[in-house]
Amino acid sequence: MSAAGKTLALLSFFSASRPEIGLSEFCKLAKRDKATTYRHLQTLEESGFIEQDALTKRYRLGPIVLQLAQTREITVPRKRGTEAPLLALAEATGETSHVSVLSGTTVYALAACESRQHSIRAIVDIQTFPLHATASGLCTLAFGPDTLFDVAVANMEQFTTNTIVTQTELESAVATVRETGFAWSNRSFEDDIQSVSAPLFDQTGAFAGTVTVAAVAARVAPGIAPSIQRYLITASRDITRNWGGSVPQDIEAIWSRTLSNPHMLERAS
Amino acid sequence: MSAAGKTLALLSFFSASRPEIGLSEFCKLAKRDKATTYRHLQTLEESGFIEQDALTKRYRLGPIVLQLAQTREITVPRKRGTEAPLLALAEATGETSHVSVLSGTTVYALAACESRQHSIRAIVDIQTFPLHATASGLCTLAFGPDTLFDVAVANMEQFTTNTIVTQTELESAVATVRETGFAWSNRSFEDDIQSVSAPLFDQTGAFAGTVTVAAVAARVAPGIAPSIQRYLITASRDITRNWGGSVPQDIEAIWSRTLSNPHMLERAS
DNA sequence: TCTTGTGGTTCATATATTGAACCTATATTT
DNA sequence: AAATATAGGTTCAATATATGAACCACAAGA
Repeated sequence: MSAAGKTLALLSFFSASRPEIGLSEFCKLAKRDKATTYRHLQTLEESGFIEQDALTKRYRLGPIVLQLAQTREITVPRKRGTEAPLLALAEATGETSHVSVLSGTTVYALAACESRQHSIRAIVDIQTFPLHATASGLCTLAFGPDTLFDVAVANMEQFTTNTIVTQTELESAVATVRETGFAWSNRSFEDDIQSVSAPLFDQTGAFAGTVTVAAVAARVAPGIAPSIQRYLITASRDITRNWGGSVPQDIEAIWSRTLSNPHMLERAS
Repeated sequence: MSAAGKTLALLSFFSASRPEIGLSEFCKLAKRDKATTYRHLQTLEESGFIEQDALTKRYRLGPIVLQLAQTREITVPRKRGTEAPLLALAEATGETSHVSVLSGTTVYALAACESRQHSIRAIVDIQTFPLHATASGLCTLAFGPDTLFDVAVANMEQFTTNTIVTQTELESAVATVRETGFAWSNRSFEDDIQSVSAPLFDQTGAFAGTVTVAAVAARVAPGIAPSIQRYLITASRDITRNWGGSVPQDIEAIWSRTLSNPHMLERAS
């Protein structure tokens, strides 16, 4: 990786749960030398991407990222288009809902909405979703560019005992997603979380992302699937419409078949 | 500058009025080699900071900046604290209002609000404000860290025929700002724009940024200054409060003196 | 006092960055 | 249809730049 790439990679260690990071912590996280890391941080600070707390010496994201986000929103105002449907989805299901977008070969988290219904709920605090281990990832593999499959196979890290680890299993899982129109993940990325995803499309009719319900596994009662899927379909249609597109006819047909066929529902979950 | 710094610098060329940029355009803007620029763009794309339009081959900001902005907002939710006061200021004055923040030695635009009162109005489409040529910059020099003055003197680019170009003039201008509590700029950065700034403070009582009214110069009638300044004082108090601070007593005293002294108002504008 | 943990710095070494020249494709002009 | 211009993208030798072991300074605990 280029020096610039390593420098930029440091930024991805910031998150809502880790908003401030010190030099030593960065070294551990990035598994890199202290001097190198320090210089990278200096570069980021000079560019305004991070700023250092004068007292604690810890680093946090700088104001320039707000500028960039504003410009991005003006250019591709997708996030705004997810807000209302995501809120509705979270309210209807009582579970955390989130939207991911595909850029290059990476599935990025774009927006999330937590339901206030339960005090225990899923928290979406990750920036990228592994293709093989998450509902969002599987959904992207099924409906996104075919070239992604090789990328997925090349990065099959095992996160839990339920994570898919062989190419054959992955092929089978993706096939099921294509057949049902929904992607399921059952404790395959994080313990105690079960997710369901549906695809989203842009104005060109191309796959553009996923909308997902992430539920606390203990709460997922048998037979709840059709209800969640119906809400997901609504959310997918709404977000896709807000992005200037519409759900392709073949996807609508698959959803319709899945919902009218209890056998397929069982397979999917 | 380090390679990583040059790479990051490319991102600052994106703005609301230039949301998509091609390779050749980047070369001209950054005054750098095509091969180098291309590799830098590749690095940015790999890191998710930009994405390339499949058809036009032009680059635009990627979704990762939305993530970073969200984390920044959670860490330092300053932008939100400016929204209501800025709207009120824009409504009251009928002119574009904006807020800048100081990070390191750079004055960054944080938020802007355009009044709908006039069809011709100032557009704030810059990311950083030159210290010597803008009301925000002069206000920062007057109330921010003293070390900034040398930085300002070292970067006295002439933008218009009204731009301050000598150290003596700059010293005098900053002194006036300190005496009056407001910074004025009259066509010194952009033709036809006159701005007035007031300082903002954070929870530690330290200078943290500026709030500014940017008016179309033709519309700035003589004698309108006291009215704008009164609205600016309100906005400064409100934003400072939202940031967890309060306007220092000495600044309040200076404002009070300025408003009750017509002679000083004339000097300031 | 000694240890362990921060953040920050130095300098010889080695590796990653650079840019002129190149290729390819697509418009536009002659 | 050939010529020209402009776009995005690629190559490789030269060299400028990044690297990390070892270093310092300081603070908190044992």
